[in-house]
Formats: sequence, C-alpha cells, structure tokens
Amino acid sequence: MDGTHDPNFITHSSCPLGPDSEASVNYFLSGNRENRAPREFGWDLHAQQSTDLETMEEEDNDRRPDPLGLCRTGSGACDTSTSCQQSVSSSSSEGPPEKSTGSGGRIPKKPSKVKKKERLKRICQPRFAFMTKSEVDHLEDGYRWRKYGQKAVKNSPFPRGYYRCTNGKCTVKKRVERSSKDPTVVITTYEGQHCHHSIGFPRVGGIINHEVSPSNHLASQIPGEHNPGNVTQWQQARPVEAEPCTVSEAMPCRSPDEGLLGDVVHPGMRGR
DNA sequence: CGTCTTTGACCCGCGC
DNA sequence: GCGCGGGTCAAAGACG
Repeated sequence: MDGTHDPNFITHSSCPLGPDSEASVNYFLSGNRENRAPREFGWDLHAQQSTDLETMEEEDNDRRPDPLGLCRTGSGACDTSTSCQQSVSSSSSEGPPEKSTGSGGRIPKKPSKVKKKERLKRICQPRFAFMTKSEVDHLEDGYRWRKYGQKAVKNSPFPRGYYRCTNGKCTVKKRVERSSKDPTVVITTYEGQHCHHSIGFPRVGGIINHEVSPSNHLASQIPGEHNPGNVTQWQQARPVEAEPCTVSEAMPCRSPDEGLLGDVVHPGMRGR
C-alpha cells in the first residue's frame, strides 16, 4: 500500500461524489476495545459536524461513553483476542441455525450453546464510522446490505438500522442512524472487514472497481456512496489508539488488499 | 420465485 | 435481582 503518503487525498478531487456536493462528512475511526470515550482516545474532530458528535457524546455519556454505541460490549465482554477475525456472531459461518419449523407462531428462541457462546463473545471488530449530511438514510457504498433489524434509539426520534453484508462469507455489519441533533446528518458505522470486493457503483456511471486497487477504490467510494450531491468534504479524524487490533497506522488487522478499513479508509487517512 | 424489509420477541450486559 | 437499552433473530409480508 502506498497510501500513507498522501495526506491530502481528502480533497475534492478524491471525493467520490465530486466537488459539487455540498455536505460534509466526518470520519472517525473507532478503537474496538474497551468502552472508552472517543475523547479519551484523543479524537480529533474538527470538522463542522464534530460538535454534533460531541454533543451526542455528552448526552450519552452518563450511560454509554461511546456516542455511537461502538463496542458496547467492550466493557468487559469485548474479546479482542479474535477481534481481527471474522468472528462476529454470525449465523452463517456457524452451524445451521436450527430452523424452527415454526408451528405458526414464534417459538421461544433457544439458541444453541454454540450460538450463545458466540453472542457472549460478541467480538468487537474494527469499526469505522462517519457522519454524512444526507437525506437518504442508507447510503450506497458499493456493497450490498441486508437490513436485519431496526431499533429505536434512546434520546433520538430516529431509529437505528442494522445492516449486514449480503455476501454470505462476509460478516461486515453497519449501523445507520440519524443524529438527533441534526436530522440531516446520517451516522454510519461499519464493523468488520469485507472479505470481498465491492460491487461497484451502479448509480455512479456504473463504475466497477475490479481494476482499482482495493486500497484506493473504496477510499473513493464509501462515505459518499451515491450521495446525491451531499458530500463534499471528507474530514479526517485521528485514528484511535492502537491496541492489538485497532485501526491505526500499523493496521495490524487489515489484510493486505482487502478488508473494510482497507477498502473504506484510505491509507493516508489511517496513518494520521 | 428469490430477495429484501418489516417487526416483535428474545438475549445479554450494565447500572441501580 | 430487576429494569433498561442495545443488538440480533427469524417469520411474515412486500416487491421486482
């Protein structure tokens, strides 16, 4: 990867949405360990939306230090020993979930021991979140997602949507929610690493990425997705401190040529 | 018919 | 121990 050399890549020219867009995006890389507040990580949010984020942070701090609920289980249950693996509790990679040949109604869930164990582990994976000014909740990012849940968020009138990559072997998830402070701001949190390439941008001139180096192609895709003229500036936040598996300069968790962060975050960004 | 969304229930961790 | 809130599951329905 060569990304660490281009600190200025976050420019209009590299914005997937083009220089005409008008909204701004904040990135912040989340450490995936322990429920430490971003501030403690020394986040350096200085873009226009950062205040919003910080506000959220403060509002939630009384209960959850993590403004986005990142690594909620981190306070103890976060098993990072495998955090670099694609080992989030996924029903796909494990034995077939006993299909409840439902006798009509919803039968009480009795998760297998294995499944239960997995849930207990609920491993925190590298996470990457950003704020986007957008009217659209679910931003296109080149991947296909399946919504598997939606929850009302406390202190927010807007629900949070839970998405999972449709690729069977890919355990990447993402959460999408709107800022309660600024409804025009969409907070997207990616978790995990893609084990495949994106499918391209159907709506952006049908760009296919197979020729672009992974370290680049997503850097020029993700945040903006097809964001109808909303994202112009990419704000860069300081990567969170590095622990065994965090997203920082070393990027120990990232596979050489793929993976969420590798795809999503331009190396130059991570290296700050 | 296959895929995706919706939605209510369930599970779990944490704070009180 | 209990309640709360977040995250996930999976059936049912919608849609192309």
